[in-house]
Amino acid sequence: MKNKKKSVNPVSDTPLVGNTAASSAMPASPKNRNPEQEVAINLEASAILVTAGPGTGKTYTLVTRIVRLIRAGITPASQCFAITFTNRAANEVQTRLRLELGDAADALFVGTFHRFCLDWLTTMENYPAIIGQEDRALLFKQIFPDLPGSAYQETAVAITSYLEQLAAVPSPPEPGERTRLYLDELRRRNVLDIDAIIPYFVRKLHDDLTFRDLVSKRVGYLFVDEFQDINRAQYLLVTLLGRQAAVFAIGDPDQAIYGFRGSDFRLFDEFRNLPHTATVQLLRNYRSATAILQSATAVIRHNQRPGRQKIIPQNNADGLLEYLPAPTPAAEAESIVRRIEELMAGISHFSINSGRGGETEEGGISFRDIAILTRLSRQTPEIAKALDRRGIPCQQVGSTPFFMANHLSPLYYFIKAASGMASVGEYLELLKTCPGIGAHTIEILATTVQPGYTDFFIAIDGLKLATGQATQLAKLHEKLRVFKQSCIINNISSSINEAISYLDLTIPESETKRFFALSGIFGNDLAAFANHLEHNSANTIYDPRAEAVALMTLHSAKGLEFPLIFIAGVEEGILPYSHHDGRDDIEEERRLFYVGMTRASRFLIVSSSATRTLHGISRRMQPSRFIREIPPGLLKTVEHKLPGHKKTTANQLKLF
DNA sequence: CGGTGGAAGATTTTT
DNA sequence: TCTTCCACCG
Repeated sequence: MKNKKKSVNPVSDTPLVGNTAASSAMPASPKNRNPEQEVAINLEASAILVTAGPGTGKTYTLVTRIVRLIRAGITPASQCFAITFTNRAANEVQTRLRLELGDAADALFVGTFHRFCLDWLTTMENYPAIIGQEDRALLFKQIFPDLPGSAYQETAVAITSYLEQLAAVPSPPEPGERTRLYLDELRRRNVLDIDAIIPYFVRKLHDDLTFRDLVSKRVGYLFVDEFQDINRAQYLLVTLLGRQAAVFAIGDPDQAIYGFRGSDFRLFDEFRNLPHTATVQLLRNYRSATAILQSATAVIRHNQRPGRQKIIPQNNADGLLEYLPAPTPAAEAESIVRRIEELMAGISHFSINSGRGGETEEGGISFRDIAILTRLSRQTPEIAKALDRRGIPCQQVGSTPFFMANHLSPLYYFIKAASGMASVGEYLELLKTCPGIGAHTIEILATTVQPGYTDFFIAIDGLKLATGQATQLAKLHEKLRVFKQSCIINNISSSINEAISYLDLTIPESETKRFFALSGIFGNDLAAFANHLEHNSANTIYDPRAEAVALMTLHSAKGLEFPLIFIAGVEEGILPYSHHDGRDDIEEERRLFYVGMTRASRFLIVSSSATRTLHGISRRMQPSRFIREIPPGLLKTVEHKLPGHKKTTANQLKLF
């Protein structure tokens, strides 16, 4: 098992310090630890489950416990395994461990469930290669060449759900026909679907006692963060290893918001109810002002959950809690922007008691202290526009980066191909926009080229293609070569126009400019540029150092903390979201709102619009029930009279 | 091959 | 409304 993780993770070079949860509010020295943390850190038990509400020092407690075990010589670091759900969380834990343990921190495993499983699987002889999204689609086409594209999604879902069950029951169910064919093909090629990594590992752990013994010998202590996000397969992994290892799990069932992707927070209670599990509750919140915390608590109490205890506020600031009702989404966005300007201009006349031991940092709100959260990512552009109009910088977290937008992505694939970094699937994406090459040719290539080839043109060398298409492919090959040369001799920026005209792309000037500006940074280092693009191609990640307002979904805000939080579009149908086929989960939606509320340390402002256009139809909206669940005494409703908008919209509203 | 038009569907996101 | 996916035609 290797602990030096060669992570291909986009955030690994972005140290997450500063604005992340609990970084500032936690007790810095042992004497400041609260009694519950003390217990969680020092308790001796083979299984410990810590319920840790928002802002109670979850990661601090986890890290401190690990540090204690290692420093006290109770276990060598190499037997400790800290597992998280995201690379971001892993990096955070890793960073903090390094702060405490220095290089000794490298001896323990800190990583995601996937990484954990993968590290073990790669110790096996003849271990399978892993295939991701693009290659999965490609392989799919090869196995089922006659299936229409629409069937792909359907079957992909079936496969994923089958894999989930594969791990979850003693003997796996019979897979559907297509699922079976797909899995057979994987086995034949000795490759592993990325979604199969954890189930496959768990299956092996369950069935292969030699393997389990091997793993168990190494895993003495298992630490799991955000335990409420666990799914069946992961739970089984933890409990199987927990037969030998000491398990320390920490999380908050009230913040379980990933049910839609298989997380089941009831497993949290299942673990709690195991006979040997000791439990601890962290109850002191160091983050949020009292009123904010009280409100959040009042809201989440509408969800039934036995045994939930009240969280005790430790940040004695009064805080500010506002509700901004607006007639339209545009007006709502304007109100938010205006409120930002007012609060940044000087908060003293809002009589906010900062409450932080004597610091009089009033008015110290900067752009990076602000986040605007929405239920749907679709809500962000409207707000971004409003911010932009007033010259307020913002980062749209989670959005598709501009260079991956439809009209620009061919350029991305071209650059990856030219730098020799494109996968077969990405070459095929590129071919879709190459002149003279159509769907038929791509189909042929997709069904014959083996995924995993590093040199596409070698891979297609022997293929019988129509002369016209062969010529076009040769031309592409040449263009790529010339482009690469040109990048080295001149620089990337000046070579790009050539690529754009070859691909016949129509790109808005503003975006061309951005692309040029970005490529300019890399001079003539094409590989570095391609690398950068690849790292940032999935979605825009939150950059805590950027001096900009963060705009993101409630989901992406989990784990973060800001002095000023806006939650926009708090309306029935949006938050709680109602799906058209009625499969709604009010409690999960409430948890989502709760997560959003508890991101705020000083100011929390929720807003709604009386109308909203969804799927093309304009609808009348009611304020969310969640707003009514906030104790009225704590919530101040502020009706903004916007200068730009005509007096009342009452007349317009009659239309609905 | 590549352009067009009509129909259908449309959360949240990680590895 | 906006995107994506298909079928069809020149």
